[in-house]
Amino acid sequence: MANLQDVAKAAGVSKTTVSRYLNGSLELPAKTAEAIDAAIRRLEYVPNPHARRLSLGRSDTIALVVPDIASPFFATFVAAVEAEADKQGLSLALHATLNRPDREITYLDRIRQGHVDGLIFVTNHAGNAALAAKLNSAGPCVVVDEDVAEARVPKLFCDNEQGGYLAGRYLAEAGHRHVLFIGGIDQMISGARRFRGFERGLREVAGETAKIERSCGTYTFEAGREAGRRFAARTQARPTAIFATSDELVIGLYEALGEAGLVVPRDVSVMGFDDVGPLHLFAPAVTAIRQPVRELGKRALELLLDARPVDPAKPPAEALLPVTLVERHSVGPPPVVP
Amino acid sequence: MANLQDVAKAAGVSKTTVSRYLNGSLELPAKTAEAIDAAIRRLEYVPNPHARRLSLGRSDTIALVVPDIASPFFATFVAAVEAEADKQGLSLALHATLNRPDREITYLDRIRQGHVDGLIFVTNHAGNAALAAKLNSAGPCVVVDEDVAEARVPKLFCDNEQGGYLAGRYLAEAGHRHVLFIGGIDQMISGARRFRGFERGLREVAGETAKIERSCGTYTFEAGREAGRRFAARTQARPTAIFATSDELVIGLYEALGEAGLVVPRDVSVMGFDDVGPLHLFAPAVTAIRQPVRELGKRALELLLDARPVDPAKPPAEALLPVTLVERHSVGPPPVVP
DNA sequence: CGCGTTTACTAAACCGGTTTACGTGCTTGT
DNA sequence: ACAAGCACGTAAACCGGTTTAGTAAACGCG
Repeated sequence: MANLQDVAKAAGVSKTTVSRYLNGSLELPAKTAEAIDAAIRRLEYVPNPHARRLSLGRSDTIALVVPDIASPFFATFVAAVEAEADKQGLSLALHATLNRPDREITYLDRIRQGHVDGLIFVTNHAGNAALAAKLNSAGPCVVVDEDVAEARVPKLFCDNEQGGYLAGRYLAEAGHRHVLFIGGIDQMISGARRFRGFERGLREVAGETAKIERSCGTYTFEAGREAGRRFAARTQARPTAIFATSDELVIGLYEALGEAGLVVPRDVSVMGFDDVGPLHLFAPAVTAIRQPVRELGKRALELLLDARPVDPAKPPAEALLPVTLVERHSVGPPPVVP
Repeated sequence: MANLQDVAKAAGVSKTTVSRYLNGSLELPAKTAEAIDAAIRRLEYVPNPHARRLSLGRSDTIALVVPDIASPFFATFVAAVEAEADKQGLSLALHATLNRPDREITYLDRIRQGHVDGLIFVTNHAGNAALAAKLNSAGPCVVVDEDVAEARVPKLFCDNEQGGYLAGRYLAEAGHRHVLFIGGIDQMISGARRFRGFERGLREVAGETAKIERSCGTYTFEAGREAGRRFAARTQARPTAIFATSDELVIGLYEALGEAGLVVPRDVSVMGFDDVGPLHLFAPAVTAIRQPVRELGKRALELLLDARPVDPAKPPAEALLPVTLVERHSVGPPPVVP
């Protein structure tokens, strides 16, 4: 394969000239320029990106670390980031952690080693100090969707509190006074915020006597199924509505409720969160809080690129994207107690 | 940041020694080895990957080109490839073409320029000669899921013909004699194979008088909605069953049928293809041909790594993965004609 | 003692770009 | 006629590894 030297020789100039001509730091008379162009075409020259990167000290690549690519939420997020990266002429190196903290650390080390120019980091479990320390020393980096408390980097979230609030009000307005919240453990800031908003919204309408139960766990199908099974097994004083705070939880929950012969919303009302999957086709279509996932991806990259010159004095930017309530058919009045 | 030279100086040896020691091409007495280890720890040395890649001429990165990452089918596929790549210590550069042929060409050019060590290429539309030519000169490369006819590279598909066959037989056995096939245009080999199998399966049970209609188009929600609306608008001699050959088509179709007030499977039976999304939660749960998508991803990478020494004499390997029929509740007997 | 072998290591070239700092040779102004 | 200035470039260092082809010193052995 032809290199810069070959082109230079073929065009009768030095490789400095070719290099500088190609990246615009040198004006050349038409004749010389054409000779170089011709040589490039004839030799089918393409610059070697590895040499380029070594020389320039950057890779025009950013890394994206997410818990799981197959999940619709993250898949959509990744798609949005990729689209934006492509627009900026950047490549995307994709890594899935599958929620294993050791993997997160490994990837962060790789980033620091200069593999990439920047990092968009998404985790799915409670952050810890070790992780935060790595993030702080990882170079240009943003944290998205789930907070890592001690990380001093730009952050981008959906307005989880507002989402919880909307759901709480909505269920209370539908008449529910005893509800079940299924969601992440309290150490997960997104989960805590959703719960806090939910409680606030519910109590604002239903008052202090309203009863909120909470089932903690991961945002997985299995956790949804579990919670659904436990719910279905109860025979008395059962909540009349469930707020399942991710698409996966809703799907698992629907499965379990269906298996147990419970009909939504006749026997129990259900609200979802995320609304990325085709929740409108479920039986019945799921009323849910929708996260603007594509926007999240787009903004994540913008934030990363903007954040390049990090000012250690002032705290990094933290952006909040609005959520919306999508009304469908999975919420009704509470069933009449027999 | 410390480099090899710094480490060498600190350990009192030459950088050759450090380099060779680190990659195992040199045995050192314990004392020297320890001096080097200590220097590395003290300076927090990590090798510069760009220099490494330039020197070695490889990047330990493979590129994955898919039409759209957000679609559950490709998302799952990407997840499977990423998992396998990680196992092999390879990075993954992800690119979405969004079905734009110019993008496909652009990415293939980048690959050829040495960006990556290998390429897994997935397209979603009929291939053409220009694309095939690029693939043939792109270096190590495999084509997955949808064929690119003239490309002489290893290929990996699901057994589309068998999938069509299973669906055809199944609908015929349920009593259907007039069916609608919604799927890719005939130039798409996957679509053509599914149709051929479908026809064969149906006729094997229902005989030559069975009537098959075909609605060609892309594998998109919109195409599914369109086909569904056209179907619903017909008042007489309407097919009694529909075979929608992708998850997206099924979803769009379900939407349109629901809007038109048609009930599945009372008014019309539906079969799907892919079965990656949560089709079991739709109303009613969709009977579908399931593609082994994760297996497809895993095998794609294996095939790529195996194929490294390409032998120009014999034709490249072509693997076919089996599909299965997942029976649910969207197929019933044909409605009685009023 | 002298010669071959092993041990322990290294100088320098190489990968293929980018960049700094410095010529040439020709025109122009005075 | 001579310096200044411009147009048109270039030599060589640099990025940070890997690798080839050695060398110097110690050691074993007849």
